[in-house]
Amino acid sequence: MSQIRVRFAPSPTGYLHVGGLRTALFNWLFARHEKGVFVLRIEDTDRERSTPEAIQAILGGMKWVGLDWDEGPIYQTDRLTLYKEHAERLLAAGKAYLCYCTEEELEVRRKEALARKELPKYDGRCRRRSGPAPAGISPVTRFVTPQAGHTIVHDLIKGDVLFDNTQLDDLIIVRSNGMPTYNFGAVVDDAQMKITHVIRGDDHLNNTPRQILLYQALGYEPPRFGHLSMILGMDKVKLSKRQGATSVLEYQEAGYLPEALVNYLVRLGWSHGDQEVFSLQEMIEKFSLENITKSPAAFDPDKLLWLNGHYLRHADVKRVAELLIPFLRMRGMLDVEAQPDRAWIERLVLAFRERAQTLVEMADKAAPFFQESVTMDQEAVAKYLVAAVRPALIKLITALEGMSTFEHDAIEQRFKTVLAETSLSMSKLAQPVRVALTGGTVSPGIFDVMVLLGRDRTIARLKKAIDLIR
RNA sequence: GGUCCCAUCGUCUAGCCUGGCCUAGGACGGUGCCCUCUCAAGGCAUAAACACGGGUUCAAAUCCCGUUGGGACCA
Repeated sequence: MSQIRVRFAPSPTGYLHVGGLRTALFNWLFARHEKGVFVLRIEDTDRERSTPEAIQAILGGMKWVGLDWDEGPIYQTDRLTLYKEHAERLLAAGKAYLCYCTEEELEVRRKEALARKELPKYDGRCRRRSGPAPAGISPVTRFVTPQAGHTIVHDLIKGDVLFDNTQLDDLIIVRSNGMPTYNFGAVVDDAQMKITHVIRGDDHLNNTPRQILLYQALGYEPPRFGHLSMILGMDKVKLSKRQGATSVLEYQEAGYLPEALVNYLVRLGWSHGDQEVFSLQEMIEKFSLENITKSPAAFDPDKLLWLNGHYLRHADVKRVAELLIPFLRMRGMLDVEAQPDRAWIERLVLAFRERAQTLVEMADKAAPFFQESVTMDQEAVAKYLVAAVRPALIKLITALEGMSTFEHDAIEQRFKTVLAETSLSMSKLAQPVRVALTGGTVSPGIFDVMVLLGRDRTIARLKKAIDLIR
């Protein structure tokens, strides 16, 4: 077989959502696996609802996760003459006709048909029309759909699906404003672009017999089709805004790593045995259409979170530090102007990456390390900053004051000496110190906390804590 | 309403095509234990599913039919 060509063809009428991204991902993986070509086409013929912002969101979202395209973006609005030529070809061949029926007329007839318990499809009136065209009406163009036989879709995922042609009516291919309809534009473009495999959401499965008929009328060989089941929300209905972010770039803002989102999405409807974690390379190697599931999948934010935590822990520390910086700046924790101390931020990442599932969570948890003085959790103060630990805290301060370098192991040594001298257990002293240094009872290892804070801030906070002991 | 798609733990899924290896496997989440300076991370263990009803067969999660439920498209 000749080279595989696939495309992702979103309408820029809203942000790129996770369902769309998964479709793009599967197309991309298939293309890369087969050493084929991945085309990006923007279906922007709905001029009222298409926006430049949405186009940017689509391109930005795909770039963020690393789905690069080989051709495009190709905009349908740049190709209007192409659709016009094809429509005229069908018109000239008697395979399409102009229809002057108005919306109102169609609505009336639809209701009548329903009342007679018939299919409310277009009755084909203008197909038989003769005589001069009615004045003052800009017509739509309709495709002459066969009214007998059936059309079979050999779907790569769903298997053979049979449609009765009598169910189909003469669909509109060009609107009265001259714009091609979805079905027509997609067919003309896929044929022109020599797309070999159309992999898309199964919301288009019902459109497919019409499209096949159009390919045939136009004299083109139809591509192979594969229809992906939808992604649902946890409540099993269509994924919506209520169930958390649905826009791809919102995940970036929420502190997710692109590889986590992609890894999560690839497992929604596809599997490779028991494997859960895949690098992009592994996905490309192992991807195949046969392993795509037919049933719809619910989007589980918890599993995504777990994967994100996994990638946060395993990603290169330098990279995570770079990614974290904007989040720190956004919170005013880092001066926007100043050059951050990267070595220090990397230490911070090392201390927190096992304790955070997103960059946002990491930034929030790191807050005590950016403040001059911490806000104390009063309950923790009452419980841990008690008279009994006062002598130990004083000893600790003295011990730390004598240090010229301030590193983990050396601090630990001095800390243990204090424990020995005061016969306190590790936890008896560590918790009060933790409260003194961070304001709360939860933090990274206590010596890491001290290193991050530095000697002076550590001592200052310990002194302040002693003043709080009553 | 019509057409089409789908149906394994709460969720993602393996197994289904090519029946027996399935007392149904893995992962997220849950629970318990271990580790431990707190919290995590990590390790170990555990509860949890073949929608239902008929067939076919020596044998069905796996094949066939129906029912029910969910979804999509069209209106």
